[in-house]
Amino acid sequence: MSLKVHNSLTRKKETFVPLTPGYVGMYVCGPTVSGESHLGHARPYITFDFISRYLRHQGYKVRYVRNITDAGHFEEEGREAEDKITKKALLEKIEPMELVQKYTNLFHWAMKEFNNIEPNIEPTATGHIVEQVNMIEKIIAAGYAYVANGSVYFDVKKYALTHDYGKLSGRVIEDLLETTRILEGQEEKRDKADFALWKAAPPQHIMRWRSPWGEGFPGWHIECSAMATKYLGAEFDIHGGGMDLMFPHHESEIAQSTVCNNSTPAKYWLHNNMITIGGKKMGKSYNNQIKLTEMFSGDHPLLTQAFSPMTIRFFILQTHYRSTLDFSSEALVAAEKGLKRLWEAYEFLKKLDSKNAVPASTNLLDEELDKKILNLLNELEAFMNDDFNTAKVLANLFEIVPVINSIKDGLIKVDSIPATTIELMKTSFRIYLEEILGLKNTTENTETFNGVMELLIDIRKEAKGKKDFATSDKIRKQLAGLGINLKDEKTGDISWSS
RNA sequence: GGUCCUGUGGCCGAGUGGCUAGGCAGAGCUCUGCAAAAGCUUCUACAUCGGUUCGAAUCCGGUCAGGACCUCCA
Repeated sequence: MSLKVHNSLTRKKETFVPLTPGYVGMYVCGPTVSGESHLGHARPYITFDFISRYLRHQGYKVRYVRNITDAGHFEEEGREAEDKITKKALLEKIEPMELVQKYTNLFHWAMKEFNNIEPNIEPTATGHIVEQVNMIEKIIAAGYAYVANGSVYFDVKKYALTHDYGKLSGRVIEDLLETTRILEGQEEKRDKADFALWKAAPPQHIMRWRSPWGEGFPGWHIECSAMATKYLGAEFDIHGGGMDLMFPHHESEIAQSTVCNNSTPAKYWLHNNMITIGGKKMGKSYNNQIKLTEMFSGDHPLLTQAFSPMTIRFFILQTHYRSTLDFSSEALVAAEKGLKRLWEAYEFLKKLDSKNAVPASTNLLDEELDKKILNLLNELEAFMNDDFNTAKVLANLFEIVPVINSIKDGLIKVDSIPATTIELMKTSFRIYLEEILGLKNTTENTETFNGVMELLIDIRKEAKGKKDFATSDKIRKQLAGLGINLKDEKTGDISWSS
């Protein structure tokens, strides 16, 4: 069974064949660290995290490159040469690099909270000015860029004569050239469709670098092309990012790299869809973002409570990555409850001892149930191979939850399922939930704490045995006040969760 | 205006020709000192109008509604 991915370039699902057998080079557009990440930003990084996890699980050696945009591109291209980062730094009265550091740290913290594995290389735009300048020089030499007043622009019209500018985003070049939209400061450009490779910095601009064309700063698209080329080569396997980056960002990347390297940079272009809120994209345009810090703290008018990073991760995993996902506090609450149920079943499954089960007595075996479980588990890989259908993976795992809970309650005897199947359940849950989907237990308790809990549970058990319900209820009630819930299991055991 | 996408039950969402998606919420039952869980059963679907087909949520066309991109955007 082979992996199929939806390639935005062809708008089709294609069998994934890496350029070099066994190796995958993947570039994902990272954040612009001029401000705090919001919920919408969580999606691509979680998406490409489980994609990289799955590729590794399939045995590929993955080099995952994700940049940090710390050079800042134009607030609105064509107007004043205004750098997002410089502007914000002035506002916060700090050094631009201080600002960049602050938000980079915050971003890294959030990624860790989401249990995202760090990329193998996380290059910064400011650290690759030389590479960008070199690339721009190559493009000028090839005749596809021109200099105007210390800025350099890519000549889209010329490129389009011999190349398909718009092949990724489905843009029609004639429409782009004929667009009627008028922006100020466009006089330098020969055509409205042209985009900046290098922008001359006005005197007050703080972030500036020397270049053959004078002091300035790089255009937005060139950094990704330069860094992807440097670390993954002229051609690599996967380029990822949000759908909103398809045009102009990725389209322009293709043009730049094609001119420089004589090849289309990435073989497969993968794009995640947006998180919406009330049906509208969460983002700057609607000013409807909810910051990740607000999500985690619950400190936002639209939130009825705080949501843990794992709840958000699970919420995102429940939807296919190419579908929009509509946010609401209600939907998050549902995700939180679902995850809790799934995870508690998994925790019990982990502890389940199948070794003592008698495997031989076939008359005890529930063959139908066994078959059902095996079938559900076997489908998991096919789902992931079908363009990473995490929603279906979770649905199947959920179907096994009642089986696990029934074993827990003694409604299904452990030995009615072959020990091999139990073991397979254990490994499958571990591999899919933890290794591939990247979910983890949110509360890590210390041994001391667990010991204290055990003691309390013992005391409560004794009290219950003596029908001293006053004591047993007191323990349960006070723990509940601390956010710890005790549950009397059917087997007589007492379990707890926080 | 151009290009493209979507419309599934109270909510979030899988699903592209015939088979219960799943989660959350609701109802009933069981278990239970109480509680919480859990198990079992169950109610609300496929925007709309036509067409193709033995058969359509799924394919085709019209209509309506929403959205994305075209400007920074994950």
